[in-house]
Amino acid sequence: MTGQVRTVDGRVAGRRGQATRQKLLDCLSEMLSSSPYRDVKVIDVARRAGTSPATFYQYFPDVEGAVLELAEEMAAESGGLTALVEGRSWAGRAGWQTAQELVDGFLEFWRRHDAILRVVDLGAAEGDKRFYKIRMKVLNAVNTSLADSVAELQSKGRIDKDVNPGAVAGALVAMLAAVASHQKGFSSWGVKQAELKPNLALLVHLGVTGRKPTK
Amino acid sequence: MTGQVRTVDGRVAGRRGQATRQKLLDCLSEMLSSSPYRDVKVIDVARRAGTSPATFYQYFPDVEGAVLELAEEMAAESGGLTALVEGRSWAGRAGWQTAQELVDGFLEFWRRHDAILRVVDLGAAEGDKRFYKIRMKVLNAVNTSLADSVAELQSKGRIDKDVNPGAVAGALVAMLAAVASHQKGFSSWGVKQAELKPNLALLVHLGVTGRKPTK
DNA sequence: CACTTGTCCTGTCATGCCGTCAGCTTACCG
DNA sequence: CGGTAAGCTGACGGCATGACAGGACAAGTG
Repeated sequence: MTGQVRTVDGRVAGRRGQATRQKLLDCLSEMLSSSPYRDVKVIDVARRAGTSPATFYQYFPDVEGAVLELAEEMAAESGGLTALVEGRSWAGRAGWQTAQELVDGFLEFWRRHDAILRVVDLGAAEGDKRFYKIRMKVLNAVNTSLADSVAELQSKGRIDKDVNPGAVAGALVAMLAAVASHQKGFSSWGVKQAELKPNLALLVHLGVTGRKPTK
Repeated sequence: MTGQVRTVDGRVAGRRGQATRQKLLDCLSEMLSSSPYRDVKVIDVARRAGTSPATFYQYFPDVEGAVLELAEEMAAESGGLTALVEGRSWAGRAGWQTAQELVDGFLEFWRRHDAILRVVDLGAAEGDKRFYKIRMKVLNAVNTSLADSVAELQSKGRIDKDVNPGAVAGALVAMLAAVASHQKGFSSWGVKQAELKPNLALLVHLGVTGRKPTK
């Protein structure tokens, strides 16, 4: 129901047009990976795509508009993250495995989309509702399932009543996102990639179940 | 040892010069709070400070240079965060209080400097070593103390040997930073500010000590 | 094959910000 | 009061932005 892809001036884009549009998006994506967001200019993206700035403005209102498009593509993919939590057991050894796979999958997703996620994070932190909504969509893919798991354990009396499942899940997800964004930062604390993951999994397990995992 | 404040062209700045410089920094700080980083222009900052763009370039190489200055001011204040962890007990009720005060103090600090911290975070995530170093300095104020606490408990055999204190502390600090940056995000998950803090404190306590707090 | 039609791209232009310099004003000091 | 250094700005070439009109191109039509 998204309707057809349209140019800024209202025409519907045909096959060739969509191709250029996509090429512009791809090049923008590359630029985001290789240079600071603040320095990404329309003219550079256009040049890299072998076209002119005017063409860019035919498909996007500005750089931010195109970035939003990329972000939405990324958010559409984020649904797959749900599988990392939904229907998984948090009991015993299975619980430890769930935690490990969640951490692994999450970090991998973030690594794959780190450039665009940086920008989304910034936009959201700056209070831009559009970015904020996209960030929400990505995190929700994990968050609601995680909160449900906590709530379920809580209803069985295995977690204190005054724990707020949404808050705990949200904080854990935020932690994963933050660590993923700054993975390099840990190496200068003398923490290696490989060591990081099990420790994150430990924290996730502790947060969700309130207990240490049985390994 | 920092020597005197100098203009870009090498002159030493006198009283008046320093005042203008500071005014520019103040105005830049305001702009960062009120508009997206990408849209902060030299000319706007200069106008707001009642001076000309040329004057701005006398004191800073570019917007980023001035932002770094602001970030360093902020980092200098971050030493106070250490007091939130250093020499605190993690045992029994005192431990619960330590966790709560850490969360409280950390969120407060982040709230007070949110605009500049957003930019520092972005710069660090983009791999800029200067921003990265500043972020490190701020987080280190809490991180090393926290890691020490974990290591100490570990040496007493109260925490598994395969836990990496640096990784756990880093992850917890990253969590606090991320949650602080996106506090508003939680409200749309139906989590209120007041509920958030104790749940964060719980996670911190669990992470550091491996046990639920005694309240 | 010429012609038409609608899509697609770009040359060009006015506007505005960037970053620099020469030169003017202001403050300080002997 | 004159000299010197600090402080500020007008002005300029250069580049990005964003709008438009018109040219290029593919596909269908007689």
